[in-house]
Amino acid sequence: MDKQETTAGNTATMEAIVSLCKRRGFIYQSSELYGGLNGFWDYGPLGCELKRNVRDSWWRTMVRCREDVEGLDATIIMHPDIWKASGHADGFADPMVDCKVCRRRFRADQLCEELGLALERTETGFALPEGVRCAHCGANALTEPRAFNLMFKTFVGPIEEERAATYLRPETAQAIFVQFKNILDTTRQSVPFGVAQMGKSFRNEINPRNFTFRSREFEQMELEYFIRPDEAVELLCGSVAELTPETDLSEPREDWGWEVWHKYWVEQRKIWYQDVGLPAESLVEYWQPRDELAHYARACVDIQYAFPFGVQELEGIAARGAFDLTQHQIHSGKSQEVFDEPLKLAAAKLDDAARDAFRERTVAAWTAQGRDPEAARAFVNHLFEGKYIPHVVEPSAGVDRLALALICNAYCEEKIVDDKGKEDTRTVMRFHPAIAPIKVAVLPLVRNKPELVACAREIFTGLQRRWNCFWDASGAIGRRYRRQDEAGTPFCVTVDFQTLEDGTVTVRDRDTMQQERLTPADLKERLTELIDG
RNA sequence: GCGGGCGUAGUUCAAUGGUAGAACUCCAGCCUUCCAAGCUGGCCACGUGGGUUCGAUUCCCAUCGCCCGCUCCA
Repeated sequence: MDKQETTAGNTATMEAIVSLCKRRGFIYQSSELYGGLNGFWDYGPLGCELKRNVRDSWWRTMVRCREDVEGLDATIIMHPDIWKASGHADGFADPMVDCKVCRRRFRADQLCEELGLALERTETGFALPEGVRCAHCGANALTEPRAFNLMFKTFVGPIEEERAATYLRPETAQAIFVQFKNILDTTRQSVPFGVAQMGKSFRNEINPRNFTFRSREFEQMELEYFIRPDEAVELLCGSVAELTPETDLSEPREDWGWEVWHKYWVEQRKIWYQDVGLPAESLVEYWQPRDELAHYARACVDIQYAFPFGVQELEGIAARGAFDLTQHQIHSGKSQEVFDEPLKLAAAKLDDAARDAFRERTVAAWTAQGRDPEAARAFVNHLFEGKYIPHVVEPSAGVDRLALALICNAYCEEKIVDDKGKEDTRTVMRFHPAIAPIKVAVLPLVRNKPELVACAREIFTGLQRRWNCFWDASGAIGRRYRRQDEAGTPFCVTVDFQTLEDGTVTVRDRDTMQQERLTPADLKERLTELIDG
């Protein structure tokens, strides 16, 4: 198959998936009634259940099942200085120009600077001085400079004035850093520990694409896991555990440095993706090469999924050092250091010679990285007092991206041949039961037998309290099964004439279309095993 | 953002310078003892705004949206 055929085939698949999403109520275009709004999507009845299941699973795994992670639910609108400290406001408010000839984009101020010129301010924005040309092709065909702030701006209070301006958050993570001290003070946690948050974020993406994959309003699930700087680990444990292929990552250990912690979270996250139904072979682990890393990142791994439109990122797991808390310490003027008693005790046990040696080693290491030796000395002196700004490992995932991956992964067209040899296509959403929007459909075999319907109804209301269930009594049973196949309902419970005699019902499996007959007593137990087991 | 393509029921498609048909879906009813069966009836569309024209879903322009390629993605 050549590349074009592949693309065409994948486009066809994606179109079929988008069509099913609308037809069955997973995802609709936002504001469709008014012609739609680029980069915004709504989740319908099935889609919102799917998303809820994804979020619940993440929260359960990351927060409730761990003693070392706390939850947070911060506001979407926060103090605008936060975005200055984080780098979002400055880094993305630069005026940009496009070359109409070679179609490259440049920062207007940088083009001017190279020519020793200055960007001119106008009443409405910026203007290029005479003589500025495209830095790539040299053409004199640049657009007017345009501000490219990818954050959504808004105003706090009813008056639209600059001093009231702020932004909708472009990521949920910053609130975790900003509330770090409060959480530390109110939870009895100590480093290492994490804070998790999920919620909406907003980015004015230049070019929303690929269905919901790149949207302007989207939902994130983020963890900031705070760890000791490696130097603190060394003081405490004598050495920092080296990351090797044999390193046991099943349980955290005290002597882990950032590299092992980082790898640990990559592994944890991969396990979870498989738990929600993405096969291991569909996941790609992409380690960003050094030159691709943001300046504050020490390492970053993308967990990617092979979408029909390409292999794309579901989650980024970054080791960010102490960058974020340091930024907030600088901008807020308030210390973000923690006090680590075991560290202080460990440091106190060292004699002066050992301390000096440690200090010299650290200064040498920092200097080798081009960092300030004075800062290194101050850092070490704080360490000896048990004080440091925690480092952080950040697994940051997109809920919508994962929901889309789960939908793509579940989508399946299957050829089946009936008893009469007639061929038919069955469209099935093979969701893992844990995240399937509807877990069980309850169906009376026929509708015109009141006692049969009544019996099914009773079973339905019984199961409804436990799982999201669906009632369907219309038309022929086959049609109802197929309807549930497209919704991705893993199990259908059918009440038939034998039920009236001995109380047993059938449970039909979505993927195999096989049925088993169970007594009412066994039904709930069996479904629990199938759905929650 | 640039270039190309496309917008007709929920979906997939037709037709037409004189305001649109079908299939499937969906809804109601009948029927139905396990995989989109059958019968009867029903709902539902020319993305939006201009222009040309006696008259535009059809031609033109703009806009919005979707898809593809490039670009971008802190």
